[in-house]
Amino acid sequence: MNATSGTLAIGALSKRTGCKVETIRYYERARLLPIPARSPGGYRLYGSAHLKRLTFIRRARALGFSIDEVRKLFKLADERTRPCAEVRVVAGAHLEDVQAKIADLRAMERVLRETVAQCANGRRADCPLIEALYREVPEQASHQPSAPNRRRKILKADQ
Amino acid sequence: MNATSGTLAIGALSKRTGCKVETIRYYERARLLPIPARSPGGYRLYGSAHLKRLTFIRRARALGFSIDEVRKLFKLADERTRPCAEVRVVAGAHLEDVQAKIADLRAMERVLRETVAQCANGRRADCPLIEALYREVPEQASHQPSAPNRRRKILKADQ
DNA sequence: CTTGAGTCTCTAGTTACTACAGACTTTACC
DNA sequence: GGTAAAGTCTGTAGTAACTAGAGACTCAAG
Repeated sequence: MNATSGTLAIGALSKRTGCKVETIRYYERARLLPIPARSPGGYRLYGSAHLKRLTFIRRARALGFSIDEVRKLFKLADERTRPCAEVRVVAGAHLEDVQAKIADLRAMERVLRETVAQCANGRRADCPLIEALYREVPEQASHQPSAPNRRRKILKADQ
Repeated sequence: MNATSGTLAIGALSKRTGCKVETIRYYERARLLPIPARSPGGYRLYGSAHLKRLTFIRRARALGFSIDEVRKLFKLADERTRPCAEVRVVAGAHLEDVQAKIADLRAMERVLRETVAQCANGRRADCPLIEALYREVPEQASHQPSAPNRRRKILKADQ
């Protein structure tokens, strides 16, 4: 639409960024994207600032930052005074999270692979995988979250 | 409570399995745990079958199986005819998912580590991490989900 | 018999979206 | 200019896997 000036309708912005229309509106509600101008008929009109900001969001999300972390990063990016150190803190914490998740997943992978392998050549009625699942839950508690860390909800039935 | 016979109140079952009381009730609503008997006053009373089943659930969840996959595994475990092969299919698909997640996370980790490292010794106002986030989103699309695979919601802002 | 811990149901919150329904706006074509 | 198709609007509700709270009730111990 509106080819004049740099304004984009939401669909065009969607195509440029690969971000779904509903998701863009969601980001607006979530206060990640600033409220755009509107056409006389009420359509959202985005400028290049929105494009840049949405690109940032997409990229950060692709790197696994949560919405809340993205908000933090924006704050740090917007106030242009010495962001580097503080950004490094946020990103460093996230990096540790990612590494912890990798470790967890690798442990899972190992158990799965071993059990599936035992399964593979078995032909009897008692499946080693099923048997394994019926065994006591390993405590595995001693795996201190690398920081006073609130996240990590995905992988663990922890606690 | 009720020390006679093998029955456990929900709190006792919770302690035995390390699964929160609310989660146990949630599993009942989700039809993962069979509906237990009740005391005259309406308290849930669990037997050893419930204990075993809940142990199974916890263990499978700890290995990253979804609730729905756990349901499938139960089905296969319950009908005791040649489960091994079919179980292997379910577990194998899950294993592939886990491996794909690991690959994604490792890619994230690499980018994060590199950028944070650049950050670390920087002292100027333009933070390399922030700059990196403002760059175009890499397409990275060509990463076919190893199966007609519906899951994989966590890591990607895919599509 | 009272007290306090345990349990009950029901509802709503979380995260990051996604998917409608039903109405309205814009654009494209004739 | 008129009409049809495509785009967009708001609002609500759904997803996964729990978690948290309110307010009422039960149970076991002293």
